[in-house]
Amino acid sequence: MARKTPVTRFAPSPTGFLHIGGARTALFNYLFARHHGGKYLLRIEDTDIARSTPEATQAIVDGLDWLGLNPDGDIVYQSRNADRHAQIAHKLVKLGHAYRCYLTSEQAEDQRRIAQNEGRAFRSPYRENAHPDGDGDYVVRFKVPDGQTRIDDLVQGHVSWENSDFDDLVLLRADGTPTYMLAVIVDDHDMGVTHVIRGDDHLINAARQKLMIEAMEWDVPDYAHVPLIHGPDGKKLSKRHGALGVDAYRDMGYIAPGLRNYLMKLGWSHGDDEIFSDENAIAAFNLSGIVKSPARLDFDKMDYINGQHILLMSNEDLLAEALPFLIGANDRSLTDAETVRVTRAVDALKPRSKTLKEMAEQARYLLLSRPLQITGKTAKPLRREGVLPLMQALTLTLKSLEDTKWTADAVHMILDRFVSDNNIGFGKIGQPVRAALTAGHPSPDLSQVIYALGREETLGRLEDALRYNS
RNA sequence: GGUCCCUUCGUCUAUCGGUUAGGACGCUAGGUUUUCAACCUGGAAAGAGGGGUUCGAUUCCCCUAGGGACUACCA
Repeated sequence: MARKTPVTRFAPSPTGFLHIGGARTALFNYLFARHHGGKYLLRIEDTDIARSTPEATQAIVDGLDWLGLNPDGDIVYQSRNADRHAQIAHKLVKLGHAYRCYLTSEQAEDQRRIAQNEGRAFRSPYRENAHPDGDGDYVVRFKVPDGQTRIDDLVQGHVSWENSDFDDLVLLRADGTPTYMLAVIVDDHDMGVTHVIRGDDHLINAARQKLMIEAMEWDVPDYAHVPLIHGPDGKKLSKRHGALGVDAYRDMGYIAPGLRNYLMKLGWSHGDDEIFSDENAIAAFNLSGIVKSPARLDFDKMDYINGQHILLMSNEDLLAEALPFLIGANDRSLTDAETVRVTRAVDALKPRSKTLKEMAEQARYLLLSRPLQITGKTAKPLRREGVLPLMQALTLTLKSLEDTKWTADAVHMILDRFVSDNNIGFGKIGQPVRAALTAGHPSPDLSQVIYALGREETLGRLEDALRYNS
């Protein structure tokens, strides 16, 4: 069969947020489509009206948007195709591949239990009863044919089943609405989906669906069933450890490129490559790199990869994304002066921030209000013998540096000269000055600190320290 | 219970019958050093168990064990 341009789809059910596993499935669909210059579509599987909510749909769309996985074309809402689904169900009946079953759900339940006890699949007594135009409610059931079904899965390999193990599943409910199993094959067909990339939990469904697709004499798509993601403890993902919405990861300070990279690497590999830009990801991605076994979430590695992407980000973009975190840590918006400080500090902030949250912590020293509260161990260097006069002298020296010449390099030279002129080790002056300027909060190289703080704030903090410690 | 899937360092993984079983995170020793990071160098760390097939198995097959999915008029 000639293969057209690939069309993939991500098909979540809107019963909750976009969780991490769904995000990865979406990512794989996106990457595969982009790699082959195909299309990546989004379909909301809301055939179960009772459990579907518009809020959940919105959360999914927002999550994808944040992750940079916006679908091509319009979103397909499965519920809107109900008539079409029903039409196909009735056609299947007409073709003899499905039948009306007048069993009540209780009766069906009993039959199923009996079948299960006998170790066989459920079969309705109405299965061979052509078209009993009886009164009362009926469901439309698929008539599973004899034989075997084999799926040549692009990830899981060849898998086959005895058809006799499959129940005659419901296509149309008693109220005439379609079930998932029917809706999927109809919509995939109508949307022109060529590659179904989804969670491993659907592997058996692929076989069932293939039977239905063949009954309709439609093209069977290629399948790629991706193993599920487990929690750090190897157990099924639960809310306690990672089964959160992608918005939760955003709030933890992960950036979209970082999370995308981590998710892509979870269960997929490309030699020894670890860090991928979006372009590289698209160029490198292939289904054959997907691993067959489930993977555990590892927050240490997620942090590391996220940190690598923070390093790669432009200062402007980084600052824009970090701003909410800076404000959050500060509990108020930044003044213009503080914004300048943070802007000057980004380069130094980058290597010590694995997440934006961490970045806000690392930027803390820039946003302290004068006079700084310097206490305990931190204050110790300020009380050392002969420190104050030295600091006084350094303050004077710094004062002579004009605001326009206030750069990290200039400051660095001043510090160097100061140390050699006074014939002291750097620690002697560095420690107390750092204490005076940062109150013990994490901070980079001192000349960076002094540069970022700016002339006015630096001198102010130094003078505060001189005043309060003399 | 039934059907199906999975199993290499703690974690993510490479290997597509012959390797000192490689890389990454984490851990650890050291270097750098001005706090915190970053960075550089080194180290410890793995083929679930048992049978086969083969000159040779991590790799192929079977069994066992462990994990997981499905088993709805949910998706």
